[in-house]
Parts: sequence; structure tokens; C-alpha cells
Amino acid sequence: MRSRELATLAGVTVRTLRHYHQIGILDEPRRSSNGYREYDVHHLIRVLRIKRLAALGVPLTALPDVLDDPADAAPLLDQLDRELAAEIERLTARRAVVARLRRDRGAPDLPQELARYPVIFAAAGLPPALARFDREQLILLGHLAGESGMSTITGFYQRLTDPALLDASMALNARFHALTPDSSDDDIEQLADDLVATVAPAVRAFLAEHPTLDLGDAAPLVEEYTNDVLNEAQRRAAALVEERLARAVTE
Amino acid sequence: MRSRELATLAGVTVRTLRHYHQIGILDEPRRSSNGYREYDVHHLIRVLRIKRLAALGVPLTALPDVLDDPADAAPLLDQLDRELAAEIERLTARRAVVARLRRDRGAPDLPQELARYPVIFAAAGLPPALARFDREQLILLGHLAGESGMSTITGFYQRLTDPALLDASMALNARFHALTPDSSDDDIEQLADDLVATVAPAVRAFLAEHPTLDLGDAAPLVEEYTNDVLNEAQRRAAALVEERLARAVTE
DNA sequence: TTGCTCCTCACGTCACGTGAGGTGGC
DNA sequence: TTGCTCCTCACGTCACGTGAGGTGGC
Repeated sequence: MRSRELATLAGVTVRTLRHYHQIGILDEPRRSSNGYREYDVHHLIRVLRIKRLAALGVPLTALPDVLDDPADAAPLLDQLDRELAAEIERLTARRAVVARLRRDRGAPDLPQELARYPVIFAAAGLPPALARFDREQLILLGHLAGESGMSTITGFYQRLTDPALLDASMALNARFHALTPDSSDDDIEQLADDLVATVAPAVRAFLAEHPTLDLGDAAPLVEEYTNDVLNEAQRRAAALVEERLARAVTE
Repeated sequence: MRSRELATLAGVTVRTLRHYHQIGILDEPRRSSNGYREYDVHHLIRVLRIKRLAALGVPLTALPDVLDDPADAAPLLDQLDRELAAEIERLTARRAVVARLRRDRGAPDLPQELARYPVIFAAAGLPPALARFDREQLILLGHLAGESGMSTITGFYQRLTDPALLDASMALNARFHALTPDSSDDDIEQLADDLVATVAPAVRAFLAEHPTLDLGDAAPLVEEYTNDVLNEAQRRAAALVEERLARAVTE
């Protein structure tokens, strides 16, 4: 029989037969006078055996050994089982992450522990520009802080998104966002005062429970980021907040 | 920061960064005077986002859309979930086949319904050459007979491997295997008689329960196979058996 | 001068899919 | 002459890994 017939009988494509020839797991048959390949039933059997092993996940390059010596099958099956178990576990874990993201309508580019906060902020009316700032900062912090720092971050965002605090802090965020390079010093000072007054209790309570975030060598990166993203007035406000908050919290 | 530092911070290889540049999902940074790339924190954030989406199984080519518009995330997550579910199902089914093969110490290149029979025959002392013949014939028949024919085949092998019949038929198989082109006509006739006498009751009972195997256009292939594999005396014995068995069963 | 880091090609991976361009049989 | 089947290259897939060969900074 010729290529097409063998392929159809075996349930593969002609290209697949060619490929099996190329990598040497299927003998080339004799050619008829016009150069056409003339296969016989032994080729069909060989292809069926290859197909079945391949369907189990055996790499084609491993096939000559297994096909020629059935005794090689047992360790191969053991290995296949281990690989399948591991792969299923990977995919199942991945699916659990996807499920959580879908449930929370979370951002898929954030660590799953943090994915829900941008959604909460967006729902509370955070301006898009600030939302993006916050999201990127979360990505950066979440990665640089590592496993241990993650619980500090989630603890902080947990308090920030407390319903009692959320609306007030969103209003402050809007004022912060509205700062422009020609905002008055008074505006900046006033915003810093209001911000500290609003969040100080939460920060104090938070610090009692969590270690300080230690970014190690990576701290300048976070600073570089905020410097790049905030305008002059916003940077000044942030510096004021940092300074006054430290005092408010320690006194 | 330069390539190595960004790569280390992000937990990827330098080659991966190059790849992201090549496919256009990561902006090329400015170069320092010696041609070295100088990345900043925004590149780090971008790579972290890419990494996380990629870890979920999002193809890199789909990333620009998702990264630039988080609203695209929901349908993407739905699709990912479907793909993951389907893939997990495939792998789980595959693993079940592997588990059955391991349990039965079955041949992995046979349909799973038939995998255990070669093992039974081998344990019963079938000569290797005949074992190979039988195995290949099973592969061929199992494939050509399709879904419906499979139950006919398993039914037949079920009876053949009945302990009451197995030893006797193995002895006959050994005699069949021992036939050479210069076996006497008497030996051949005697063997055919003994074979028919031994298996006729089982075949009769079997035929009462199962339809005849219909190979359709593929029947000549099976004949080609046996003609290729058996020697002259064995072919004559097989023809005699076929003829006399048909009579023994219908009378 | 000697390592170390960076750079740019460019091939390899795995199991084929998909044309391109050409030839024999009805 | 016109389809149909077969043939042989040879590039593409996906996300990089892995050298090869060369250059700048201490």
C-alpha cells in the first residue's frame, strides 16, 4: 500500500510517516518503479505501536529501545507515572490560582495574595492613574519583599481596605492625585496633616502586629519608582507624610 | 541596572530578557556608552508582570493586550480555566491507562483491553517467537476491528485464557511453533485434529455470544500478515484448523 | 595580560504542520 | 490536457537553551 493508505489505516498523517522515517523509528519501505513508497502490513503494525506509546507520552527517541525489548517497559511506565503525577499537580495548582482570580475578579499580573486589592480600590473610585501607580508598586513590593514580607504587605492592605477607613483614604488619595507642580505649600501641608491624622491609628495598630518591611538592597529601586512616577508636589507630600507619620506613630 | 542584575532580580535568565525584546513585549532600554543595556525599575515591573502571566499559561504573544488593558483579563481567565480543565482531564485519563498497565504488567503498545493477554501467555510458557506473532496480531486486529470488534476479541481471549484451556492450548501452540517446512503431513494433520478437538467447545460457546469479527476491507491485511510470518507447514496447519473448526462448530 | 561581563548572531529543542515546486497515472 | 497522488526540500511552531566569536572594564 502507498503512503496515503497506510496513513489512513493507521490514523496518522502522511507527514507523520515521513517524520518517523526521518528520526529512524520506522523503516523505509521499498519503492515502486515510479518512486512511490510501497508499505506492507508490518509497517502498519509498527506505526500502530509507535502511536500507542506516543499517546502515553513516551518521547519518540526512546521508542526503539522500548519497541525492541518489551522488558524495558516497566521502568518506563514508572517514570511516566511520576511525570504525569507531577504535571497534573502543576496544572491543578495553576488552575486553583486561576479560580481564585476569577472569583475575586482579581488582577492576573499580581501575586494572588494581593490580586484583590486593586479591584477594591477601583470599586471605591480610585483614579486610574493612581490605580496604576498602586498596582505597579504592589507588584514591585510583593516581589522584592519575598515570602516573609508578603504577610506584612497583606496585613497593611487589609487595614487600608477596612470599610471604616476606605472611603476617607480614597478621598485623600484623590486630593493627592490632584496635586500638581504648582500646588501651594499650604495645600501640600494640609493634605499631609489630614493623611497622617486619618491613617495613623491604623498604622500604629499595624506596626504592633507586623515586622517592618525589609527590602534589603532593593530599597533604592522602590524609591526610584516613586520618584519617577510622582510629580514634585506629590513627592514633597509623600516625604512630609513619611516624616510626620513616623513621629505620630512612635510618640 | 544591566542585564544580569535585572535578570537576577526578576528571577529569569538574560536570554529570556533578550527573547522578550525580540518578540516586542519588553521595550529595549537605553544603552550606555559601551553598548550595554541600562534597565530601570519600570523594566523590572514589566518583566515581573510578564512572568506572572506566563506562569498562568498565557501565551507571550497575547501579553501586550492583557498587560495594556486589564479589562481583557476576565475572558482570558475563562479560557485558561477551560484549557487547564481539558488538559488535566487528558493527563488524568492517560495516567489511568498507565496505572492499569503497571498493575497488570501489561504491554504498553497494545490497546489497554488486550494488554494483559501477552503477559498471561508468556507466564504460561508460550515460545517467544509465537508470543511476538500473537502480540502483533493482537495489535493489528485490535486496531482494525474498531470499538465494536474489540469486545469480540476480548471475549475470545477471555475463553482462551481460561485456566482449564490454557495449558492444553499452550502445548498445542508449542507443537504449532515446532512445525518446519519439512514436517510430515501426518504431524500437520494430527496437530490440526488435536487443536480442533481442544478448542471447538470454547469456540462454539463463544460464537453463541458474540458476532463474527468483521474486518471489512482490512481482512487481506491480516492474511498478508499471517502468510508473512508463518512457514509453509504452519500455514497448512492453520488452513486445516480453520476448515475443520468451521465444520466442528456448525454441526 | 588575565578574568569577568556584556554584546550579537544563529542553531537546537519536539513532533510534526504547511506550503512550494515538481513528477507520474488516469 | 486536466485533476489527483505522490515525491522532496525547507521553513514555522513556542519559549527560550546553548554555544560561538568578539569586545569593554578592572
